Amino acid sequence: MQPFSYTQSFSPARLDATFGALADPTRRAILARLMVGEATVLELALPFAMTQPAISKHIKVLEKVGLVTRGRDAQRRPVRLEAQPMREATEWLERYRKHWEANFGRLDGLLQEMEAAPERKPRKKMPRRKP
Amino acid sequence: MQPFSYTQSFSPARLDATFGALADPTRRAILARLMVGEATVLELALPFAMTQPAISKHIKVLEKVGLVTRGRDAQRRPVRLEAQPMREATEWLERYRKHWEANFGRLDGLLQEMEAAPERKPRKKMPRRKP
DNA sequence: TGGTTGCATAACTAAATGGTAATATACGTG
DNA sequence: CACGTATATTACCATTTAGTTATGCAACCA
Repeated sequence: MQPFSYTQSFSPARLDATFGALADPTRRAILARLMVGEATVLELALPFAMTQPAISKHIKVLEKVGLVTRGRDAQRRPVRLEAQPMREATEWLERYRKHWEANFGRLDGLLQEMEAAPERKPRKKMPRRKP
Repeated sequence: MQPFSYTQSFSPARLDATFGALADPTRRAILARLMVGEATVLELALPFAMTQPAISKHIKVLEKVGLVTRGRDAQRRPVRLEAQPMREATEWLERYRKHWEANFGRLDGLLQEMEAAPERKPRKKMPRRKP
């Protein structure tokens, strides 16, 4: 899609589009469904209280971001997942999360340690506050 | 609405809002700036070609999602980061990324290794993507 | 006290988004 | 060919979003 830089500088427009695509529950549900395998438009539309063109639109959004690609099987246009844009978004988030958990950890850091492996000591002190 | 409930350990509305908040480059830049430390509204507004009320609006969006909180220092309302919503979004993404890299990895997985390694291999032909 | 600073709120606009119904197109089959 | 099926496209509508200008207001300061 794009030359990956070692310094992991992501195109803002691409992140806009990816996060925007993920900001809709119907589209996230479509992605969830696609994790179990390709599906046609009608198959994707079935669970939703929504018309087929609406689903086609959602698919087009996902396709434009590159989260899905489409095949051809006679009249059908099967949809399948693609990993790359999701990975970019994940890396962006990961970087921020790590960075500010390191800096602002405190209670939030404790919560995360509880659900992950307890490799670090819990923190105690709250950072400065201006009342 | 959300037929595949095994994916829904997070509140859809919250994910909508979080991803939606991240889908704007100004807001992401604000978050980036806040990683250095808390800042006032005017400090945040300064680098942007945008009026102060516009920045206030962006802050309100971030605040509503819980990505930032606000303090009080005389007339100033300092803004600072909060980690929790970002973590939810990251976890959602991570789950998907892992799942379908396991299923669809192959070439995509190779690309990721190339990115992670200091040395980069010369490019190979990429058969399944089209521009 | 009155002025200035820091921010919020209101009212408005343009553009993007998410949906609809109706129609068009592409493909396989009888 | 004609027909059904799967999907895309078009035209339209309502709502949301991202910005603006103008104004309000609380808190500090001379």
